[in-house]
Amino acid sequence: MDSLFNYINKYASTLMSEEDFEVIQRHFIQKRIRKKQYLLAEGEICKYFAFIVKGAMRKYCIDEKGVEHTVDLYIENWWAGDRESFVMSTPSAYNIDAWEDCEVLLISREDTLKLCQQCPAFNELLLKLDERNNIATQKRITSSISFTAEKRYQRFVQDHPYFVQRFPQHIIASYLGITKDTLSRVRKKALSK
Amino acid sequence: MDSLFNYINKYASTLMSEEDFEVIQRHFIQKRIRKKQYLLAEGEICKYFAFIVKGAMRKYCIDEKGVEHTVDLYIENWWAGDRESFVMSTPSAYNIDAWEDCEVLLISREDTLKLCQQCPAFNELLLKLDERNNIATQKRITSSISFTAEKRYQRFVQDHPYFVQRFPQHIIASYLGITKDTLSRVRKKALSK
DNA sequence: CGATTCTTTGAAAACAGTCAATCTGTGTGG
DNA sequence: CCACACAGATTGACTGTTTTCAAAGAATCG
Repeated sequence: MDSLFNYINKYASTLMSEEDFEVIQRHFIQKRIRKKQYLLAEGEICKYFAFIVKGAMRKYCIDEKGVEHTVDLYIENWWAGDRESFVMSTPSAYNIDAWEDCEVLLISREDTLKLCQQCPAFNELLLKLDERNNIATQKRITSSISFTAEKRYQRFVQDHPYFVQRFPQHIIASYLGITKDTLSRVRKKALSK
Repeated sequence: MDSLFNYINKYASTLMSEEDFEVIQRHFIQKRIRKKQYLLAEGEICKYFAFIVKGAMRKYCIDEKGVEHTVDLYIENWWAGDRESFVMSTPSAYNIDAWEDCEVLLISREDTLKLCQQCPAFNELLLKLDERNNIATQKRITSSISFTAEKRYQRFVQDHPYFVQRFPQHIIASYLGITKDTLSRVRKKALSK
């Protein structure tokens, strides 16, 4: 739980009371998810959002040809889940599985709403989180419509070195919207410069 | 102002009091922006977010070759602005200009935060807004990494027919991350089916 | 009508995807 | 310690898609 509290204190402007800590703690469920196991499978409803205490996960969808497309990557101190399914209680189009053994803290939609009411610091946290998320996805969209594969990879390495260390190239290629073969060639070209 | 209040009532779960209306109203600035004029120019800090009462705007950036990349399109009942610049007070990488004559309601960052404190309905509105935004951008990313130009355009027409009516093809092409030439050919191919 | 903006088209070039084979490193069990 | 399987990375030859550039056709507006 500690890492969640550190995280909240980092993002909220006012420090939380002991009481707040207690309330928040009660609404989260601790869980371990082993490598290759699922937090969410396509077709399921995303009942919980997961705060990642330890480990790495990825979100992906599968197209009609059976090809996986990595939509998001997550490591410690990030939130994993499908917002659409979580909020609207609709079947998810995504899979989220553990790339490394994970420790996560789960919270349900109802508890999220309750905590927002009861605890201003938590409400503030969610606002900031969405803010950050919006900023990040905006950048990713800009990158994907503006740049070639080569530049997208350059930027990715710059902006997310921690992902480069922890996920294999074919996953990163998929995240960037290119094939593993193309990424391999892009890297080779970059080396020779 | 009416359209803003309708909008808020639509998204907030609790109806607002007369008092709330007053408070909110005081924090917005009415403005007209004529076609081709800027709400935000690259390098400026985004001082205001704009709720669009009437008209259409677009957000774009310009790459080193001078090519414009349309990052977002906005029409009535949407919010236009650069979140990153707005929140962090950093120079924006984007331009936002009016594609049609616009009437907008502007609000500053400070007033946004104030209103969140003072008025729960407004706070709730922002949460839902970000939620919606996150869901929409997630879909756009999935689309851009998973689909070919042709499918992206199909989906776009399906999901955003109102944009197709109000923006020319070369803007939509840019939004989809393809050239106007390619979009023209994609459309031709689709017709012949 | 003239000016501007938008769209279409053709041909060549650049770019990215596909598929299959090979190479690399890692870890497991005999 | 070796043999093997397994997951990942690289490469070549080929195919297909998208861009580029320039030119020509609509459409719109004052």
